Amino acid sequence: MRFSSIYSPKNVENVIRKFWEDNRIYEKARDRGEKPFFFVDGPPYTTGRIHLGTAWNKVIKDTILRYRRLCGYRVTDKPGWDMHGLPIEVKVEQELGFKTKKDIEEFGIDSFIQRCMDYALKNRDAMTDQFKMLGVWMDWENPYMTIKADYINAAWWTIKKAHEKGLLERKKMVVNWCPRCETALADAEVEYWEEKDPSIYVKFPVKNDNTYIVIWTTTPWTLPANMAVAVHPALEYAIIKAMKDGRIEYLIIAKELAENVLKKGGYEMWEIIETHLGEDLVGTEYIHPLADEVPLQKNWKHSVYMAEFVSSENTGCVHIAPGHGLEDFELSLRYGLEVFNPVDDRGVYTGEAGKYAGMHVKEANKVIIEDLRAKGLLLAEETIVHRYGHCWRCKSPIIYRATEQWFLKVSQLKEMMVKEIDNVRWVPEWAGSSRFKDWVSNAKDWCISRQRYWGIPIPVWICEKCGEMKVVGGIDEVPWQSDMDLHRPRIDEVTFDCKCGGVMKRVEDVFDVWFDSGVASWGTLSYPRFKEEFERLWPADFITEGHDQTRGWFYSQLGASVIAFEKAPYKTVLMHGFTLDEQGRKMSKSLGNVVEPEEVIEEIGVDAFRLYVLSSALWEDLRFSWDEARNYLRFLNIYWNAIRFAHTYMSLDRFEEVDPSTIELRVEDRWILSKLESFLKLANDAMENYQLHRAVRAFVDFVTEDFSRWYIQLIRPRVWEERESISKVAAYATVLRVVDRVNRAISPFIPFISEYVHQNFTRVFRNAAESVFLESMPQAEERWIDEKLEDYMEVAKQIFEAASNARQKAKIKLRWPLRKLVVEGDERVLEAVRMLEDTIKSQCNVKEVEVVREFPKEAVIKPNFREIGPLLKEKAGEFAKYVSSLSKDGVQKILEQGYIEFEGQKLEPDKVLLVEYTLPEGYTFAETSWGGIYLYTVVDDELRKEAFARELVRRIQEMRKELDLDVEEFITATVGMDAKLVSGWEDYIMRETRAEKLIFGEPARGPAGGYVKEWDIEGIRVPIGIKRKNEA
RNA sequence: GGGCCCGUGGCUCAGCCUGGUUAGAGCGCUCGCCUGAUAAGCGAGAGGUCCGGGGUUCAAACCCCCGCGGGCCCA
Repeated sequence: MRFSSIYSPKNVENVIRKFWEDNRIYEKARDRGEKPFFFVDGPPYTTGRIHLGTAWNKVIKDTILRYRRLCGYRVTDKPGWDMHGLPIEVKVEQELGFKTKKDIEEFGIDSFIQRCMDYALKNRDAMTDQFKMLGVWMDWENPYMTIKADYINAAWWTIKKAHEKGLLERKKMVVNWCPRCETALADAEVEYWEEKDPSIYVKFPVKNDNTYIVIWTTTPWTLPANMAVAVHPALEYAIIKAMKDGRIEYLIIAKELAENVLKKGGYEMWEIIETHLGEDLVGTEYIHPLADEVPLQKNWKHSVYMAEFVSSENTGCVHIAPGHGLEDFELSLRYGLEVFNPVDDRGVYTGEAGKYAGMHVKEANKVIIEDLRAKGLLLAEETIVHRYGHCWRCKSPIIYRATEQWFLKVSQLKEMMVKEIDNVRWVPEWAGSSRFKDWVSNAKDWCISRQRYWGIPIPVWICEKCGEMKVVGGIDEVPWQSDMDLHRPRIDEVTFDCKCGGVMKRVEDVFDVWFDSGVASWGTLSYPRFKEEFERLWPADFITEGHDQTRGWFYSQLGASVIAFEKAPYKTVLMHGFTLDEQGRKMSKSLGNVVEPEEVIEEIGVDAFRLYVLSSALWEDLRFSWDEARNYLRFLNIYWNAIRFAHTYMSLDRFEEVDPSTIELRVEDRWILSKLESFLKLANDAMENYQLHRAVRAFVDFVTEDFSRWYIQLIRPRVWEERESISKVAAYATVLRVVDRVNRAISPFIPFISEYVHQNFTRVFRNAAESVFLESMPQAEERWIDEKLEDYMEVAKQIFEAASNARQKAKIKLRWPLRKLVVEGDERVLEAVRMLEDTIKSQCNVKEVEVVREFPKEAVIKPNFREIGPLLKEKAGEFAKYVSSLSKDGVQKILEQGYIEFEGQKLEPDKVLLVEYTLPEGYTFAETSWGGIYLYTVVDDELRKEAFARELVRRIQEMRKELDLDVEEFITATVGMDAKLVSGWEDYIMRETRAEKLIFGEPARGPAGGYVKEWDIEGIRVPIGIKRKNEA
């Protein structure tokens, strides 16, 4: 197909895909560089489908990697897959119709794991195909996978490091807990959204008194585990005498909040008896409100403690359940409170919860509220809509539970982590210095244990007898043959003998998947099983992910790496945005606004898609717009057509490469070659700074503004010249250099069409590399850059635009030649016109161009009645008369001196006069940024003949096209028009239309007459007939 | 409540770091033009409180401060 009249992305993609495969181009490009560039792929989770954001992510990566390769780097391009964890477990559970962990155990962990594995691998394959479709060149045959033995080895080695450094700890802690998945969740695995919950005010009876402490909670189910009440030491609390339904009660509430609470409680009247600071309330004992329902509560003493975290909200008295809240838990450590947690893994009360045993906590809310009401302890009940956490996978509301978990003591590493952030180059800069630093500074210890199945087993064995702990730091310390041997339940069977004679068994937990990907920068190199690559490459030169990874992969990697190596695992991080819909909303199934990558590619092709997603600042969210995306297809069509134009003539003339620096170039050639190098300079600079959108925009501007709209228009007449004209060869040599270099520079962005151009254009005319990706990135050659010329051409373009404007006003087509164009401007404009006179004349279609400092215009002034009326009152009429009596010289003088004298007063011309300029007869004016142009628009007889000749040529050309004649084919033309209208232009017409004969007279109709068509030229009926030469 | 980002014609976005002609582009609209790149292409016109207010400066879309609105994250 070479360069078909319409650019078809699909055809191009198919041809090029096949070319790459047949010739193993990827492998050749991969294996050729010298300088190492260590890129680490943020492993996508194997969900089975990529979405727009994943596509964007990989396109960014691919573009950067292709660029680096063209710059001579040897790129590490192993893609990664994140394959463990809850998301897959949940999917498999759904497929099998499982509800709880018990179902899994009954089904058999072994079979369950096998299913997860199959599922992950199947998804990986599907996603690989999708990435390949996007033209992403990575080593798809050899990805790193978190399920492989070498990778698991890296994780185990890392945890051993943590253990050796005293950073691994097992402790009881309140964690996010998913009652459906029956496991702990990391903070990063919790999703928040608005939820409706009860909001209740509860009275806790003070011991031996008729006073109550009023607390507030949105989780009534945590009340059975209440152990204390916290108050702020410096907050003022009131003891209030309040009456309701004729009964008197005494209530303790923060003073400034009391009124609001009492109103909610429906109290009729109240008064403050006394006030105390919070610290004075410490030690006040109270009776647990559900002591009857939860008998165990009778064993403990409940009282008031102080805590800084208490704020002046709700009642100012905070219900403390150390088993169900983090701050509560920390308070319990400080004061030695019992950590009571009567809720099991499924979120169901245990026997310790007395009356509530066997009830799910969420259901228990209602029961507990009723019990409190019955006991007269419910002061008020409302509902509240607030943000509540949910399991990232199964979407169940999470609960907080105190459980035994494994932690990495990130809190001890924070300082080093924050310091390391400064050693990394962040794009944009604030991604690191602000956003990430903020997150890391607030980091808590990292809970890395999960009570699940499909994950890297935590390599800790504990002696059942003496409690001795062994952390295994390498997979060779356990028996294994296949990757699967290292998963549960196989690994659970491995035991060690303890010094004490007991048996050491593995703790049953698996790792948080975020820990899996945290070790990616060495896991991908199979370190420490294999050391050479790691020692040569680590840390990563470059990674890029979306801004959600601030708390995800950027963090998990930094944490793991600081543990293992006390150093950041990456040198440069590019943070990109999210894909949103056109209104800036998240894409989601429920909103029905999801755009699939496939449908985009189906409509506009891979290259246009890539160019689009790389066209705006990467770190900002991308509002996907179909119109915008389609624009890039239109743009590529221009690129295609520009090259197609050049290709047509260059191949007709069998052009072969000539070095433009060795031949005589025209001024426009030197100009476009200068613009070319300026573009390369900008593009390379943008790429080095990861400002991909700047490169895209510069490319689009260069191709449309400079190359297609201007340069190609300028050289058209040159390529139509016959035979080996010097100027034609110069144009070809220039075009080849431009296309070759610009195409190589942009190839990382639009690999398919670039390769196509390379194969079907560049390689046709010069001895180029087998693939554009086996070429090198063109570096700007400054010697070609001529800033003055670029500036002058800008002036010429502006003159052309202004002339077009003037023609439009005068209603004269560009095809009609005009006598004269006068340009009004300064030295710069004069220089520009001097240098580019021929260009301006031909483009503006004028016979002569002249530059003047000031074009002679005549000023005509009229009195401004609106102003002079109020100013001069009854003299206004006289003034008007005076104004109209002024001579031309008089007017000129007034404007030059800047005032007009009337009856002894000096008046401002700007104010009292309306000034208009009249142009000499026949001129039309158009403005420019630096002045303007004056176009002489009178068409004389000579011009008219030329114009008619051109009108004729254009119509005959169109007829040739309609007949689909070969460009070089000769014809006979018969024109039914008075020959005098074009006398003197016959040769021109014949040459331009390749007519061997030009006959004036009515063309014969019927088969013998050839193709006949009737035209209207300026109101004159003109029938034209053309015949092929060999038909004549 | 805190952190970060964003706010520029009807729409999608450049420009802001590094202040300096009349704030640009594409889409859409209106009117034209050109044409052997032609199922494309080009020009002109209409359309802007550059979120608001204050400050710095000879000069602010751009730098600083305070608000408002939106998003993300945290509490």
